[in-house]
Amino acid sequence: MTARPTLEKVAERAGVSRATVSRVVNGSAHVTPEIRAAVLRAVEELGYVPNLAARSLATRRADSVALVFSEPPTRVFSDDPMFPSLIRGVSRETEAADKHLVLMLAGSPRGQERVERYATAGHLDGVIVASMHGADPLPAVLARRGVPVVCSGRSLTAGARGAPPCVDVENVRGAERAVEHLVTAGRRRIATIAGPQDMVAGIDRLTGYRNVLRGSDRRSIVAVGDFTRESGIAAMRQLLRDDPGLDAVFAASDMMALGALQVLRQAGRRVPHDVAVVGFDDVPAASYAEPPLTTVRQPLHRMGRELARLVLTLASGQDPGAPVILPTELVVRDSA
Amino acid sequence: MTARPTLEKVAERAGVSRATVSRVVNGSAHVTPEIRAAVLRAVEELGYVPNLAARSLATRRADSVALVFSEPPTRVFSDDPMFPSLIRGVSRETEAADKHLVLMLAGSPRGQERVERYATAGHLDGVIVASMHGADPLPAVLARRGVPVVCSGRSLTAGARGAPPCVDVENVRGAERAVEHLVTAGRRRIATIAGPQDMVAGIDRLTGYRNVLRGSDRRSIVAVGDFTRESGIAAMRQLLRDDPGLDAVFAASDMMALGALQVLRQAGRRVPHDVAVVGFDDVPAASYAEPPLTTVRQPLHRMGRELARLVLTLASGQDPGAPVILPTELVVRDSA
DNA sequence: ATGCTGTCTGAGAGCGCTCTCTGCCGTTCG
DNA sequence: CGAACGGCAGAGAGCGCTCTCAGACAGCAT
Repeated sequence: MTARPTLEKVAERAGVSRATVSRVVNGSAHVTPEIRAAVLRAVEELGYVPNLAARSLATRRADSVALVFSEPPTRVFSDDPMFPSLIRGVSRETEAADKHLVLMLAGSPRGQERVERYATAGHLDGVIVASMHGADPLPAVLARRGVPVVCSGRSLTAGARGAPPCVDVENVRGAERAVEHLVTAGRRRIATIAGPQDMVAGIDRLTGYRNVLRGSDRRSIVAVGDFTRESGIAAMRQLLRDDPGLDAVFAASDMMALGALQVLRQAGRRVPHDVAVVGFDDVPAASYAEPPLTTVRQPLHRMGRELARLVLTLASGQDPGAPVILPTELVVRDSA
Repeated sequence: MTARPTLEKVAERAGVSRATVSRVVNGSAHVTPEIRAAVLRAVEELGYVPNLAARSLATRRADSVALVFSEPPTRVFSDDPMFPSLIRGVSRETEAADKHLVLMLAGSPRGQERVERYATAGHLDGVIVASMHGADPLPAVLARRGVPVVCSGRSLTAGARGAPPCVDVENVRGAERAVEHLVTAGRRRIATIAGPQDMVAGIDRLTGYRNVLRGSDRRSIVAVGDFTRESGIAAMRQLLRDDPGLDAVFAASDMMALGALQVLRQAGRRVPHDVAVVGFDDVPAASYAEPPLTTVRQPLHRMGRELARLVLTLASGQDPGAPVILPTELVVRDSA
């Protein structure tokens, strides 16, 4: 049962040498058609499947990449509805390249160390770090160890020489579009629920908001959240206290926007009549919120794909090229 | 940089043999304290990390398990908010056991084959198949190949000898609780949006509904969906047509319940005043629906953990024991 | 002293694969 | 017609680790 046939067996059966079988199996060059056919037949008959560990040992490649979530796992995997799409995108590319995808949750220091060890152990051709936190030390640590690393979201320390390549979205532009939409609709007192200011996405989206307001004659009204729904609730309450007359809110994440929606409803404000709300991310729940949420879409799936592509090129020793910046898109629904 | 130190180097440095270093590294038995210390020092100084491929080749273990989603990936990973929790649960156990988690999406035939090959290639100690579809051939195929497999959700063909062990939840009981809650509240015309009848969860939850109605003097009103929100919308419309006088709905999934909520709102029915709604799953969005959804909670995280535990015991050659059936719990919020 | 047990270490044979190197052949060129 | 060439198969040396086996040596009883 567990006695899988080896190259040796196949070679014997096909009446050739191990090396030849290896050539055929790896689809490589110059093998006479008849011999190739004989080998393939033997492979078929024996149900031969190469032992990956042995191959990996001999080639010093691993044929797999890791996707690590470098956040406290609770947060990432329950509250944040964006990761599934990202995973799917990554998975799609890795499968196309016939690589395997190892998932690692590295929220704790122990987790970090695990990732480090695993990568160092040569079981990984590359690592994708999906941590939105700019100050995360993991990418740098891995890079220093010689492991190909790419990041989702521009690192806070980007620009520094040797910073890992990354895939990011047009956060500033997206936020600008959202706020412009509000301005165009004639909203006068446009507040924002900003994201955490230690994350690039948080910073950039606030910048976008400020850019537009500066260009119009409106003043900014800011509360800061951490992208979660709970923080959105708290921030919205704060905003209502600070400026009861506000007529629009741009939330830097959909989850915060959803929280805001709830608070507004409880406060008796009609959305969008009294207060317009725009979110950011376009998570699935945005489309079936009440009212459906106008938001800025991030191409998560595509990000995942690019991330995978990037790490794969990097792993193959090629130049990853310039950072990939993906476009965002305003999706207008009913909330604004 | 890439020249990682080998056991050999460490042995040399510590002035012992390879075997001894191996013993120390693997924490195994009888090694004199001084020698152990010397080895550890050498390991430290050289920054030694064992090469997993080599170990795997020598031990014929892989130290990793796969979590495979055997559904068309689009559906699983965008619409279904339950998988993240499951993943987290699995991940937690595998990390605790110092195993690695490989994620595979096997929606397509090609994907299935990949999983099969990979498992057969000896790169996996075990496989967790998270397919809710009862008729999925993958578990059986793998089992026949001698790969330890566990399933989430009782297989439709369960009971058959040699069926892989599984982790399931009390679907029938959960559904009963939900409907009992509705009956107790004095609802007279209780409809259900059932799940797909080729999945155990779909079947069992409908059974639970029927059990309770049979016990009271109410007749059943059934529409069938496929657990998605869209299908919930369609089913709710159907139900409203079939019996405009209904005063309660039990949906076999939260996503369908969310869809139903939307339809009811559009139809001008107040929830829970005119129509009470109960869902199933307790996805994150349930708690912030409008109104917050009363639902039956599945212990997803725990399911993940149990799944991992099960596959790990199975992989270690031990008896997995009886199928694990996890309890469900009625979470009463505002919608019923 | 001798033999015995028992603990600890080293030697060495793999695990299954890849890949370089060498040798063989048939072809083409000087 | 012999030499040089080029395509193709085989031999064999690892890749880095584990693990069995046997040897060395200490401690104890005889």
